[in-house]
Amino acid sequence: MNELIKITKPEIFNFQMCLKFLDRGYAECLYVVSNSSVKRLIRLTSGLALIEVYDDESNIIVKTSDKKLSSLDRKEIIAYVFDWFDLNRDIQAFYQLLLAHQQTKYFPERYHGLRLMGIVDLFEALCWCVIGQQINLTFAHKIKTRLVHKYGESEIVHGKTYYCFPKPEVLANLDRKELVAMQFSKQKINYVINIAQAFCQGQIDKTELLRLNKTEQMKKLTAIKGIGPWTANYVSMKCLRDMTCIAYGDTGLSSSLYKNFQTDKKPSHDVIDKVFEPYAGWESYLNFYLWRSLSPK
DNA sequence: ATCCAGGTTCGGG
DNA sequence: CCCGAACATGGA
Repeated sequence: MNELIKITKPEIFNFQMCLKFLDRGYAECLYVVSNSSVKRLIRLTSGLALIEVYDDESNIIVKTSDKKLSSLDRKEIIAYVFDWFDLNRDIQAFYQLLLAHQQTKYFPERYHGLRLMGIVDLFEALCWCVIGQQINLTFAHKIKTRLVHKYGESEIVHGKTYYCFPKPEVLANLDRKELVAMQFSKQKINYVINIAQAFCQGQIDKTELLRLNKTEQMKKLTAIKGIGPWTANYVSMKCLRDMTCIAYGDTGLSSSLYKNFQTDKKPSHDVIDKVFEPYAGWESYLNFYLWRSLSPK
């Protein structure tokens, strides 16, 4: 018997817009998007659970696979969806800022209700950054899929297999040869294993990081080999949900600034700061929307 | 063929 | 502090 969880939609929220972002053209192995819902396997304290998220007029609806949910399960599922879709945020002020500036005033209409879609799991977020470093995203998805299919937990529902991102414990003790075979570079292998070990040793933990201020978070993250300023900002934006992140040096951000703000093709740190200045407090959202504006429709 | 891709680290000036 | 090189391979 399926159980439905209903979440009232916040203001300025469009489920289809979020779905379109999730399904923007890359072969993603950690969730499955159809034209009206997204399914994904998540970890709860009690074990794995497949959730399907869709909507009606006024609610976001979460359907779970046919196991009986405890109240803790339900609480964790709701927390996950809130985090993933960034539901707990009033973005009206951001939209007003977008409208107030010539270069961004087309965003509220074109992307109305798009939320900053997150990566809830910190380890997954960090590994994804390392995987995506300096290679094209199509290839990045390809090697991520190999990793997830081989080391991630999975569950078969109605004949379809769904996957979770591998746990740090599994990746921390990997034979490097296996990753070479998946076309990871030696450098990426070192970084991934190193990050996995940092998790195993309790050196990083999402809950702990959330207690720190941003400067301390960045320091803690970049202390780990493989995590540079770009990754620290990306993760801070997509996982720790800091609203003031700018992905300096990001090639996508550069080309979006070139396109939307007529900056140089590779704007300097200072120029980027100037562009973002009027949107203070919403840098992460602006950065996200700027990325979004690069995808065709 | 050539250039670049959701960068990071390391060594050297 | 800033700069170039190495990493490593697919896609356009």
